[in-house]
Amino acid sequence: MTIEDKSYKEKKVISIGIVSELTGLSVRQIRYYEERKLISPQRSTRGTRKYSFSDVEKLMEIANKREDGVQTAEILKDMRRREQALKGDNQLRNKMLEGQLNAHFKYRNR
Amino acid sequence: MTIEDKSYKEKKVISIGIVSELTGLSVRQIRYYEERKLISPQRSTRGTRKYSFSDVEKLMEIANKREDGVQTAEILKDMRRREQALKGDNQLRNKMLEGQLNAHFKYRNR
DNA sequence: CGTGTAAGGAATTCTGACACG
DNA sequence: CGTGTAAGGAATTCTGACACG
Repeated sequence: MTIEDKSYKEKKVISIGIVSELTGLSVRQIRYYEERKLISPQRSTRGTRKYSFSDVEKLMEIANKREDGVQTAEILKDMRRREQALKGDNQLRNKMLEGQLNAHFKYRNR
Repeated sequence: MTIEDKSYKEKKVISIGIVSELTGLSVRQIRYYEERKLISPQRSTRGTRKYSFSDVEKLMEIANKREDGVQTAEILKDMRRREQALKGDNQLRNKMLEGQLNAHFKYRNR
């Protein structure tokens, strides 16, 4: 995925009505999930909410979990956990790369 | 670019106001370029225009040409020409692939 | 030709609140 | 807790038209 493609996915340009159509969620539900910190749309100058494709996908996941009876507080925890896991992975990955780099220089310098 | 990334770029989800902000063009100009067949937004159920990121980029190119004094009719011709050229390229490419394939089987079958 | 603008109507979006459960 | 709804106001969008050049 190039930087440009990513910008399409992350750029906040979709109004709440379209998001509602795309996700099947009511406008009320979408606003409520924001209140519960599950999503963070951007605000336009005039104050209207703008969402990215990424937000839309997140909302679809939320919808699935809600259908399974998972509460928003639980969903939020899951999201935070997943972020932590990702962070941990990256730390591990960095450690390993560091190790390789060190080994490399060890051999080169003797 | 994966199929998914492409769908982000082509999906018509942006309202004309946002497109105006993104391109710097007035709403009037954007509607006029549609009248001149330079772009084709999708219509929502209610009749409002929906644009893709691809449309936005096209509009920025149009804006550049208009600044150079190029008329919309001319811009339309350029666009058609470019499409034809692309078509020609693909045809040539297909012919070449076909040739390679034929050569391949020739060798295999004797 | 390309773009601005006023006109009138319809649909959207926003917030805070009450309702129900 | 999660969602629907009526309320009132503000901003958007749409079309057809007139203006200017």
